[in-house]
Amino acid sequence: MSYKYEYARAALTVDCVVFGLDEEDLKILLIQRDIEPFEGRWALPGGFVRLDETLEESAKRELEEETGIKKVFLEQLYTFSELERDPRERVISVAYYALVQLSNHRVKAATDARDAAWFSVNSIPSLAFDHEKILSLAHERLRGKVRYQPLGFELLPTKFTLRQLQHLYEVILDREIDKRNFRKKIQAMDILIELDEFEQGVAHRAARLYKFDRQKYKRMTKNGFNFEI
Amino acid sequence: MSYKYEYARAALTVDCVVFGLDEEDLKILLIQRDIEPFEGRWALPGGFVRLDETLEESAKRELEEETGIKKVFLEQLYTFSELERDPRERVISVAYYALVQLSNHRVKAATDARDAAWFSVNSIPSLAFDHEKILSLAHERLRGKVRYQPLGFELLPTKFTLRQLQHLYEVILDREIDKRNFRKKIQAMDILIELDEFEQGVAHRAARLYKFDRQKYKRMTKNGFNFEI
DNA sequence: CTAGTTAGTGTATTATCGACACTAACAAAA
DNA sequence: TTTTGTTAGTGTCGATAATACACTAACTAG
Repeated sequence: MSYKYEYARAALTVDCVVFGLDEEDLKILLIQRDIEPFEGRWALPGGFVRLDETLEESAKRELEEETGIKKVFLEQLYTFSELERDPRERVISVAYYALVQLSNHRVKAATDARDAAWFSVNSIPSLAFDHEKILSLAHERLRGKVRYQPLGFELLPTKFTLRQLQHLYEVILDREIDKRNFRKKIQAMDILIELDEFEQGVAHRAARLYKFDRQKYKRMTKNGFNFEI
Repeated sequence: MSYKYEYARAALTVDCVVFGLDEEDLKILLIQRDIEPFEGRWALPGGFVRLDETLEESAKRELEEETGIKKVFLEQLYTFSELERDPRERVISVAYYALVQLSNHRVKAATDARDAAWFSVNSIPSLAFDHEKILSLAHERLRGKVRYQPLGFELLPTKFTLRQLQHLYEVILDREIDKRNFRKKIQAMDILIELDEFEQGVAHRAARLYKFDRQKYKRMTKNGFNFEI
């Protein structure tokens, strides 16, 4: 079966930049290509868009097929259209970035006969296509957006300590933050629920756990409240 | 002549949201469709992407063909992919927004047998396709971005008064700004060149003209300077 | 020369930001 | 059980930035 059109059409793909956070640093998820072009090279998960799905649905599907990840925060990043970005033919790619709780997706078994692995954003191997460019734009966007939108919580488990939250901002913004000032600011925003639970199994004083109060945040933004780190 | 592909492909278009500013308010440029679907309805300028051009080139070409506008500030907005956004077939559209000096593009003659006209963002007619959605996202993006990037200057003539500049922010941000505080803030940024020229032909004291110092702004951003209104 | 209109300027109060250091709690090791 | 090591948790003060606010100067038109 084949499809005919009066004018030439570009192929359309989606690519996903998946961010995760652990105790050391910010990581992204890459897959190893098992077909040409760039066979064996690491690349962003992604693939061709079908006609019966929106771009976002397509990104979610590819992400699940290639890495097993589902139900993630996903947002459109940019559409890349350089003429020579794919050596086979004209391919235009819509990039998305995703934020996941890395602890839930620890070791990613190869789902589709490929390998998948987490890499620190500070030591990314050479990537296929223009994926390094996509990745660097995604990283920039995350850094910019995390300061005025509470995206960060997507990278943390539901219950987290203030230390984890601060660490998140330190890693993403790549600078140290004063502990007292940070806690002052967060508490002033009043968007966390203080739990009567504490972290477990640590060899020192256990820190209190908190939850992000999504409801309250939504209500507050309607009244012109401004989240800002 | 026709083109065959193994899998079905969506058609790809670009659409442009062109902003201009005059003495009253913020305006956008619309064209009247002369073919089905939505014949006679107002719509964003745009059209099909060719295989030998990037999306940005495509947006620039369509803009010139349909409205005569060239050499504008142009930035990608978002890619729209709802399944039913075009009644004919599956069409995915990459939206751009453009900022132009309205005074240079006053009355837009119909270039392509269509009519083109400026509309106040506060009184937009019913638009074709999902163009109202695109427009409203563009407006939101402009409002957000103008506060921390000096986009506004793209909407003003090269030489402008501080009153014009303030008016720009008042119109886009939709709130009044204190004259003295505004001037204090702008002068503290030190990104304007004070000219020895004054506005002409006004029935009151003439205001001094200024130019945006693009060079200096670039140098400053490299050193971590933060533009913020 | 008078009326009308906008340009251009400073200060005082309030809110926000940023630097900074100690005690409390707990687990592990001695 | 005592000591050691590690992180949790908390407040103040000075500097800086944000805001509110009103008058005189300059020019044109009638």
